Amino acid sequence: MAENYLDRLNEQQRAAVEYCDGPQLVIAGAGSGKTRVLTYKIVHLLRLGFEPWRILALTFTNKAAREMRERIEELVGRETASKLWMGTFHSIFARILRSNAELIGFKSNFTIYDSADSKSLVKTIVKDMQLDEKIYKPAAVISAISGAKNALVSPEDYAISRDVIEADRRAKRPEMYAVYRAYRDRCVASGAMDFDDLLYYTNVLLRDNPDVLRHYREFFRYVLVDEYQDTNFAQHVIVTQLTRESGKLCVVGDDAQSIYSFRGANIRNILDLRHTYTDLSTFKLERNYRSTRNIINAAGSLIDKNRDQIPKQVYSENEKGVPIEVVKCYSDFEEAYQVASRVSQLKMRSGDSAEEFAILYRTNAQSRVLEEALRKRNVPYRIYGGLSFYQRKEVKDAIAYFRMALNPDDDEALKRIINFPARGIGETTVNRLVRRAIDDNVSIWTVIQQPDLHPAGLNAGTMRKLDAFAGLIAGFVQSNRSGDDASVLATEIIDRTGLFTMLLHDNTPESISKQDNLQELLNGVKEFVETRTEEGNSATGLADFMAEVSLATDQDSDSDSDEERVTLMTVHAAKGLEFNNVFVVGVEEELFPSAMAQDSPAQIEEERRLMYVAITRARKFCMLSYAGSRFRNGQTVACRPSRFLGDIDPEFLRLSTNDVLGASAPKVRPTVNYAASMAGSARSLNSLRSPGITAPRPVSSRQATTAGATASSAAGGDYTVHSVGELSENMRIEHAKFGGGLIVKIDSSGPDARITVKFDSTDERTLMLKFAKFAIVG
DNA sequence: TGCAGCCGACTTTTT
DNA sequence: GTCGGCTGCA
Repeated sequence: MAENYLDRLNEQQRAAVEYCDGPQLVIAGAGSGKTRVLTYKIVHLLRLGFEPWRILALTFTNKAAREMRERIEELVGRETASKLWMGTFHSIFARILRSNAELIGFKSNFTIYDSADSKSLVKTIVKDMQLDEKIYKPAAVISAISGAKNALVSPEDYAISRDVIEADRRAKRPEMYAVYRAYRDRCVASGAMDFDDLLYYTNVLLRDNPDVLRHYREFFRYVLVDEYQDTNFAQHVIVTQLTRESGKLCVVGDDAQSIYSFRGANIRNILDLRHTYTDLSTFKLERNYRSTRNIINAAGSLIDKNRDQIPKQVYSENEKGVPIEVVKCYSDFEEAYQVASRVSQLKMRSGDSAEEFAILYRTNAQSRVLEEALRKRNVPYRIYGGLSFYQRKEVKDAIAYFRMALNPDDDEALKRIINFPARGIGETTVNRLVRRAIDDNVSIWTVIQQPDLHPAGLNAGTMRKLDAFAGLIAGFVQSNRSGDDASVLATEIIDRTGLFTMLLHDNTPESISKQDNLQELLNGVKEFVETRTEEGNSATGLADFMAEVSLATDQDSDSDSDEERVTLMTVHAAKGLEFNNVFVVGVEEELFPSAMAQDSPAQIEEERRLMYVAITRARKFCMLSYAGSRFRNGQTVACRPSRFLGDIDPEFLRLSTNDVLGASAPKVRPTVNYAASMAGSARSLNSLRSPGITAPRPVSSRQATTAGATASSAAGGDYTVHSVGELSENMRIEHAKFGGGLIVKIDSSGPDARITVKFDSTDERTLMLKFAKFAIVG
């Protein structure tokens, strides 16, 4: 274990790490070493003798969990770190729910519905109840149901809650309670939980089973939570349930970075802790290590305009740095050019790699013009957001079959693939099946399996087709039960369903890309099985693979692409990241702050926090740009600069402008260096004027740039299995997944020879020789 | 049943 | 502008 780890902390951080006597709230300003405190705190707890499997650390993203685990690995070794209960709220509680599923009326193989499944189910229900689909819009219904679950309100409670019913009536949605109830019933019949259910049912489990609650209260000796400002009520209650008695709780958060209230996050959860834990100790981390003084002061002056916040003074003792640049452009096109040219200019001048540049926007739709401009300047970029690998149609289809193999009651998966590839089971048939399933409160699969008990009024021909389909699925279920590993089963499924073969018929680029994606999925499954096998982990079934995948997002993909790229993402997605150079585009009224936020001060404050997050991503340089006009929803609209520009103390800004139209000066007072920045902008303005250049789009930039999940498996080729005789200690090898490393130990004593390798990228790993594929490099 | 073409919606979104 | 869903025709 790392010695003197406490010396690597400043006074405030160290105090927060060392305090383990009771409930603790750490208010951590942007860039103040929040993750550092959490990781060192966990190391400290281990040092104090806490067993790793009795420490629970909760995050919001897989990425945050992974990064924290890696940092802890470096300090205490892989072995110990792997025993920690560390992960997202959803993945940890999915795990707990699977082991207690029967207590809440589920089976342990329950499916996790993603947002698309939820939406599709809502549509089915609204249609079945013959409600107006214009009024019961999926988004509105989902947000009502989600809100109820986050508040721990069951359909039964919902139906008798006078305020809620009254609100629904006013919104002309009096049947909402019934939709919620039907939604819950369908999920139960399908053996499925949506994301909110994972938290909701955890609460139900702990509430209705005192012995289970007692068990976990005693089992988890210390609970740590990251980003507490983002917790919703359901999460807050779970955390307090687990720790109210012991008080062994450490939560870290920054109210100034709360940007997810639209999803139910509530800053009040932080303030509430004071009431729940009367002996709560509060620590503040106010020294920022990330950014220049200018950036921190500018961001501070902005966030000061919010009334609703916990008082704190974030400061930086780094160099003063350059002012934040504010750039006015005519149009979104010109803005994109400005940014692209500034990026390549600054890249040359500063010597920063492309990885150190980020372009942040409020909405995903803004990325298009930026992509085009970057492409023309040959600046390599990577877009985060958009369709993730697992959301592509062909991948979802395959995954739906995987889901059926694990849980054939999964209605949403069944509806997706019952007639894909086409097998003559049409809409009418499906509607009849669905109707019977809803009426009898069973899954569609049950209706198909037991036509005598659940007659759906189908003719003999249709029944035959259904039988054939059921036989196919039953075969997969059987293969899974008999213990086929994920790779074997996945291959069998893709094969026998003809998902791949049907794509071979045409050679359009789309079809080829689909083939690639399916292949990639299979490679991913194979890699999963191989990695686990190499490590001697026997959990290699399809269920194990799906457990990882169903809560994975594209944010998680490793970005080990060979080329360095500029990052494009929404501000939301950028939270928790940092870059030397940050460009925030579209800093305009109706966009940032969003048009949807105009009517309530609370929402404007959230938008302001969002801007605060955007600016504080920057270490050295930050530029804010806005345009006079912008192409939105198919038409050009006039734009005004954002009020947030006026919220920042002009002392920390430098205005630059291409104000050729001479219109609408920003609210910000022009200050220093006006002329100098004019000169710079005029140049790029000229390049903008060259008429009608449009570069062809590459085959699919999104696909090429987002499918990080595809990454490592392609290299394949020369990685093979080796025998003991070929190897010696200190030999250098290269592994397909872990990269270069040095063999530190060869153990051929047992039946299965193993080698221990110290990889450059990660810690030591033990691999089983008969499975591990690698190349000897010297 | 399956595809082509038209119409209309459209913030953010850790899981 | 682009995606997705619906309609209408073969």
